[in-house]
Amino acid sequence: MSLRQKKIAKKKEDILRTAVSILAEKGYQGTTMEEIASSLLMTKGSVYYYFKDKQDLLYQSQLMLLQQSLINIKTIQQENLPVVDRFKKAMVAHITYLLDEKSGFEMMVKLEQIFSTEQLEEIFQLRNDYEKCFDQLILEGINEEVFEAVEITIVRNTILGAMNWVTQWYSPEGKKDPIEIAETVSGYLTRILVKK
Amino acid sequence: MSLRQKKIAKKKEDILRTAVSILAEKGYQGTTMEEIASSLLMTKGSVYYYFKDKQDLLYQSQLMLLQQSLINIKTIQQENLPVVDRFKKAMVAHITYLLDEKSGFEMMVKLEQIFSTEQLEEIFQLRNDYEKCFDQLILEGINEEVFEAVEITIVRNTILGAMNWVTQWYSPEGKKDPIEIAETVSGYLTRILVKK
DNA sequence: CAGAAAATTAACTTGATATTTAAAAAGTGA
DNA sequence: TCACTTTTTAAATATCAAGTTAATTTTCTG
Repeated sequence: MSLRQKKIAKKKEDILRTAVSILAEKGYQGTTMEEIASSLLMTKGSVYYYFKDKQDLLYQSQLMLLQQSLINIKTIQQENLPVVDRFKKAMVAHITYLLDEKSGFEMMVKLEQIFSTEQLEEIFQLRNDYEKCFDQLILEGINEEVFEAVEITIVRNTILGAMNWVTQWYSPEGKKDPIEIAETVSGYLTRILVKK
Repeated sequence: MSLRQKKIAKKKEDILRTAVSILAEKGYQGTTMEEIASSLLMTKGSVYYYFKDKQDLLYQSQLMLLQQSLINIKTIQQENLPVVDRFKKAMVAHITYLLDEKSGFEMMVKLEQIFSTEQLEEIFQLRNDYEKCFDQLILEGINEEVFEAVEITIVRNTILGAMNWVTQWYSPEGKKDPIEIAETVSGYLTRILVKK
């Protein structure tokens, strides 16, 4: 990859990062291209030079987030650790990633209203892969009889929900930093699963 | 209250109910006054006859939701039941209310961007009261030594998050109806608290 | 350095939607 | 029925933001 291509890639990623955090904060409709551009000290036109339109920007930022978190969890899953530890690690990674990226994975607008069918498929596929990783960990735990025999889908959704909601209440002014929050919350959530 | 006033109140409530469900689905910016009006078989102008502007509509619908759920939880809190049961009941009420009203309490736009300082105060006050009810139940449980001695605020936020997120994954086509979902989820969440 | 390619910009177009308004319709009490 | 009030409506206005464009500036390359 040439220097120029690297530069373009970097710029695109810069834009995506900023877009992610503004979109997560204000939602799709609430975010203006102007806003994204100006917080990068660019003009709107420049952003359009790199991305086809606003929808494209959102789509690509979703992909970026999902792909990275999928990598995160897959890496953890392969580590040689007891299942409880891997599960906890996955939760901590999830929460810290959310807080770092200031991202709502779902930005609380039904994605169905924004994306095309093909785009939705791609996103749901990734999301599904991600959820499957959690399910896999839970299943392992149940098989090893360290976890209670729960309804996997519901427990997974419950746990993901609790984690995703952290962005709503976490405050940088609070006592705990993101990692401490992540560890505390994961600790409590583990209690849903481990045998008494 | 005269008949006329009752009629007005009823109409306002109709509008609020519809607004709540559309706003919850599409978010503040994604919802048009046209849309709200036409799903009530009214014209936009009529809605403006009852509400000052869109922001006012959102504000009042938030108040309505919060006030009702505050009533719900306070009623439960006063029942003569063991604390675990009251806690579970409060969770079931929370989830079923969310699913019934199809409402995101937070519609994932920072309310700070929409409301005036005074309005925010009112809303945060109500939200705070609501959270305090949960905290109270948790505290009771800890004092009675049926609950583990947890960090109340974090556990409460975690549990509220898990519950609020249900609107993201609940599907009417799924196996369970709202009440079953609410009971199952509450059951799992209780495990965070009860002593092993 | 000169010219080409890439990147940026400001100014515009366009469409959508919140809000206003003035007139029509419906309702009400004498 | 008639005068009056309340409610509804359709049309007008105003604003704001997405997306476009053509011109300009910057960067690259030989």
